[in-house]
Amino acid sequence: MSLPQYDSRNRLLTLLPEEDLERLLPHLERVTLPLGKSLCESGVEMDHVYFPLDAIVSLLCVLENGTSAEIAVVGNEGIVGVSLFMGGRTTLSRAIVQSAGEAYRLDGQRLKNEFYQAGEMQQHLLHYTQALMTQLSQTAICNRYHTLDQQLCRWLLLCLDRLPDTNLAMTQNLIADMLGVRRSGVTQAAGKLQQAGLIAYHRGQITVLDRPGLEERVCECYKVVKDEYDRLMARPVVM
Amino acid sequence: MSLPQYDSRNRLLTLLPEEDLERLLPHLERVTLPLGKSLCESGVEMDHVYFPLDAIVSLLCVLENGTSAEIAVVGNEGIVGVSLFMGGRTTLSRAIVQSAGEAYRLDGQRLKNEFYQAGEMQQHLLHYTQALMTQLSQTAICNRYHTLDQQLCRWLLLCLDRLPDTNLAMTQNLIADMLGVRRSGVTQAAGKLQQAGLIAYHRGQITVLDRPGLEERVCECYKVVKDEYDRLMARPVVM
DNA sequence: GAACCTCTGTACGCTAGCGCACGTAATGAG
DNA sequence: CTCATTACGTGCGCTAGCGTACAGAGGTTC
Repeated sequence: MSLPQYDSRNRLLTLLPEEDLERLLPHLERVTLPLGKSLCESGVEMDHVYFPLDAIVSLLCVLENGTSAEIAVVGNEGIVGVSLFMGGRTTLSRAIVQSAGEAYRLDGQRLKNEFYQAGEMQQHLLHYTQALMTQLSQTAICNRYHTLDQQLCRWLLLCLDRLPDTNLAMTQNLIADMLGVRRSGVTQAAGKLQQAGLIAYHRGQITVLDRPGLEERVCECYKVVKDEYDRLMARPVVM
Repeated sequence: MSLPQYDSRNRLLTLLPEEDLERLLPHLERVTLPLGKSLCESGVEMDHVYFPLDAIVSLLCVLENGTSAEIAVVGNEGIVGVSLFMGGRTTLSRAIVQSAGEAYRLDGQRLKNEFYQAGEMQQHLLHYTQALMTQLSQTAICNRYHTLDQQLCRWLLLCLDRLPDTNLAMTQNLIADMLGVRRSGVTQAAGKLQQAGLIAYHRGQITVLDRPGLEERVCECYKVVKDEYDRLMARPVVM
């Protein structure tokens, strides 16, 4: 596909037939998402959806006392704002930019129109949503059973899959907030990985040195979710 | 609505316009779901969906080592088998009957046809799915932050909402499996509730004596999810 | 260069829940 | 009535992670 000025890094968009994409393209607005930006707040209707290109967005569930934890990650494989076409208009989760980068922004109403034409776009969006549900489920069980060490590996790999290189710009504080644990817990877990030579940590910059090593230590949740994304987001769509 | 022989206890079905329901009704097969019956296994395509009437079905996420934990509950408010219309054909979760009872069974292909007519049925199914996603998310964060005592209260209330009376037929062993904790952990938590006079436990029979008391002890997760279900499954549908 | 802030390392007591094991009471089958 | 089974109560040592606190190291500001 060689459309003018089209950045094809978003997997969900590239699944679209060329004609659908061409129709959509003029309305895709390229935006830069800075770290920490909120794309969606609990109970507030979104007026746009986002297709990340190299940005990573965390979906967070927030408790009354203000604490929160990540329930899913969205990167260049997906879309932020499923509640729009699911019809609920709002959702209880927050969407926060966890790794700054680029994204395509699309008007919510336009997405809905596209969705309700019941074409391939609808299929892909529904498939993606099902994959997202798998991620939510696996996060739940991972929270119940797996150690912080394993979860950290999972989280690093999730990010790695959605980034162009092996450099993650995130402080331990941020990671702790995402995982819903203490910052010093992350320090300890990251310390082990660093001692094992898998990562190098330096003031908010993590460099992954040995990805296979991480994959050895991670809990099964990582691969389970990844495989399910690959299965559900493979072409072609069979009805 | 007074259709012949129609059991109107399933909220999702009752949301349908009368004409849609009449079309569906001849194909709704009433079935009895015994305790422990599996309605869906990980990775296996379902050929039917189920609309519980007074049965309760647990959606479980299963790990490689065989342990599992509940990620959501489906009762008379919903449908078992969303992966069918979401298009993924299979899902990674198991669906196990947690409380025996009745349900309507519908052929999967017929449901898909109904869904792809893009009428109210589709809207309701999507809304329900979004509510289910909220339940998944809240389960994840509840697993992370809340105590077993709170989770037990949540679980009892979830069941209570989906049952006709205040009697739950479930052993502590079963509850432990659902919550993904030790059996003796449930014994202790239930012991506290019993001492407080909120429930009476006797060999697999729980009687809830003081529902408001449970609601005082439960974590916020219960109400958050319940309210979201009510919001998303209220008539009328606004596009 | 000095003051300040941010990020990371480390330590310590504490608690919820785990794994395991054993005892006991209720129930049902023969 | 007897016996096996199921369900529940209890105890004990153990560990991961919590809450908190403090210190040092790397940047930044003026």
